[in-house]
Amino acid sequence: MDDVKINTMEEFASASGISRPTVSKYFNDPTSVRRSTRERIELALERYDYRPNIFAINQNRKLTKNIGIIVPYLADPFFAEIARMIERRCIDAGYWPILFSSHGQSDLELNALKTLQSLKPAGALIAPLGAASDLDAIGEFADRVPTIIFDSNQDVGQTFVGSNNFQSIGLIVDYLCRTGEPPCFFEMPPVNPNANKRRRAYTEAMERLGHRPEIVRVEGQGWDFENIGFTEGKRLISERRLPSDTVLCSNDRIAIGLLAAAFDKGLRVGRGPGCAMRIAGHDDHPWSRFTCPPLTTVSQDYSAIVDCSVEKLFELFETGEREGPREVTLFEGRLVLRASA
Amino acid sequence: MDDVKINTMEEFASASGISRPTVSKYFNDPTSVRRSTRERIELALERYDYRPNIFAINQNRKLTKNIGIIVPYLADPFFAEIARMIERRCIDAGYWPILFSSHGQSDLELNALKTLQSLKPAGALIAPLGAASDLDAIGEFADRVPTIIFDSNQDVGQTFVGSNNFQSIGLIVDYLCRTGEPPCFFEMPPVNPNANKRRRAYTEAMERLGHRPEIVRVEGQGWDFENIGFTEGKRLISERRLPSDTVLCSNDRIAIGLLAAAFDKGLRVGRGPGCAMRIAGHDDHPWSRFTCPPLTTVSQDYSAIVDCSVEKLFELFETGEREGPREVTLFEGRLVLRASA
DNA sequence: TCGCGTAATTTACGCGCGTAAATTTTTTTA
DNA sequence: TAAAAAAATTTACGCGCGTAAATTACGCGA
Repeated sequence: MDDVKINTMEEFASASGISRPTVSKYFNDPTSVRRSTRERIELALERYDYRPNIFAINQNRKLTKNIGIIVPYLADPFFAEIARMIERRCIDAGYWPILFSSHGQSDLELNALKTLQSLKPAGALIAPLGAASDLDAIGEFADRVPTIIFDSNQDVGQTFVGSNNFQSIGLIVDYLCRTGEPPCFFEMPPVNPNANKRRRAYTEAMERLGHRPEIVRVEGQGWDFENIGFTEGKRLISERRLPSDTVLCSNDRIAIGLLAAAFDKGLRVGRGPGCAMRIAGHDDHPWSRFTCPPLTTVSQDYSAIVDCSVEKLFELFETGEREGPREVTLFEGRLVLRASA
Repeated sequence: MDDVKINTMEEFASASGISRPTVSKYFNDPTSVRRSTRERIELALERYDYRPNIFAINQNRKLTKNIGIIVPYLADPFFAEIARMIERRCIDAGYWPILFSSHGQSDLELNALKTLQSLKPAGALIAPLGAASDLDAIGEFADRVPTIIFDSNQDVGQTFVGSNNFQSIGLIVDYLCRTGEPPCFFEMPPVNPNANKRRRAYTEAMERLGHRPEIVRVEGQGWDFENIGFTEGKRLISERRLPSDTVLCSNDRIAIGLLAAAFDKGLRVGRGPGCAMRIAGHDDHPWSRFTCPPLTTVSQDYSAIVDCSVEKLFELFETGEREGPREVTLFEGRLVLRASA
């Protein structure tokens, strides 16, 4: 690699013996120039390690290669994992992912939205906070920028990709009823539509099977789920207010807190003899394999959700379609049997 | 808010009755204009919701307000939490944090470095991958951009902020020896200097106390620590190859895997009677409170590390100093006693 | 060899803003 | 109230690249 510092495309063009507009074409799409030209440019690229100035590029393009990703809570491994997979897909497709986390706060979500907008993104993938979201703001954003909403099905945007809570909750309620005492339902704070959907799915499934639904409402709010499962769980166990010894938690993080609470209270969890209660979750979080006992749960199909979201976004780019009814794609959960229930 | 769409600073300036250069000054530093002027601008800002074009701004500034943050593995709650705190600090100080995760892969780290460089950042906070890092690349980067290295003390950059592994490991080795059988040491894969430092710190502490150090080496590599702790743990327990019933793990994520392995093998973990083994970790990960039993560990001082890193970076901005010896700041750990050991 | 279509070049303009210099206006100080 | 200082304005240029239009060079088949 030469020591000569190449700073502008002008310099790089003359160093490689190609005109600047052609070099510019190359960077926009390497296949758009003749093969011999491409090779000459790539040869020069190895020698000089030049990179076009991102700001100058994006200033002049009406549309950038930026793709915004907004997740509600990055400290949640579920979203960390999803974000990681989406980033990979975008990079591989030649786009530039930019990750924002709302950290559970609506002002940060709004801020991410505005910042993103000024980045003139080609598209965005947004998992809304949910109840705390400014839906109008997200809606306006989605009107201007091709946007896929995922995970939390707020009624905004033209495309949603997520899980079929009714199917997945039905699956695990069936299983729990079939193998022991019908479960009660340990709610998560109503931060998003998934919370409500799962509760209703539970109720329907129980009634379908001829059991009385029992819902345990919860005091805490926010995204600190393990802590809510833990503190509320301890209280409920102490006061013997759990309506059933089988508890289906609205998500795995609640379940992890509840497992800790049961341990704290000396209750053995599992489905064998000598176990005082069964605990099940929902999501198949990355940690669920490593709880004690390992958590029985329903998996969300991470890669299907990611693949589909990204593909739908790319479709939006090509068709440019913004009309028609709202499109909703739901993936089914899969029962993950482990030792906790 | 008016419906008139303001797209350029020129338009905004004439709409607010101020000249464009003055408006530009305002956006660079609101306190640099007369108060009455500031108020007029802010009034107009409310009416028109104008935001300067980021790309145009950054193209012309020799230095931007961007601050790059590179962490090795965002799915690790430790780094997710650190990143969250750093982002907050930067935003509050009027900077624009941009988060990259290397996802455990050196090519991604290199890519983040290059991308970041083309963003002309004012500074960067980097937690290197460690052994897999391209140290020359990080070094060259740090020569050009004010850079703080944190968490993983590679010998690059002029400033490092992290934990004092010798103090913290010493602390917990002391405790474990004082209260029961001296611990063996369950290594993490040698992904970074912390791995080696902690091993050596363990050896020193044991020898100081007159015990024979016993190190359990591990097959796995990469950042999938829970899984390594789990699979290796199961194997070691089955083959009765653990040199001691007290195990100090190189970090909490390993310990979480080992806890699961012990559970799987029917061993009760804790310090009470009837317990077959004690397990301790290091870091006080966000989940460690919720394991069964809750994990005894040494905390890293998250907020001290974050505060110090960000402050040192801002100092670098002001002094512009790049000379002198490498500066290393280490924070001490604190013993966190829970039930597992 | 000619003629054609494709690819590359030349030329030129504009994006939205930072910023410098010179000038004018406003505020502060004496 | 005048002079000095501070702030705002006017004017003008440049950042590095996208991109359009017109022109020229190239590759290929018959």
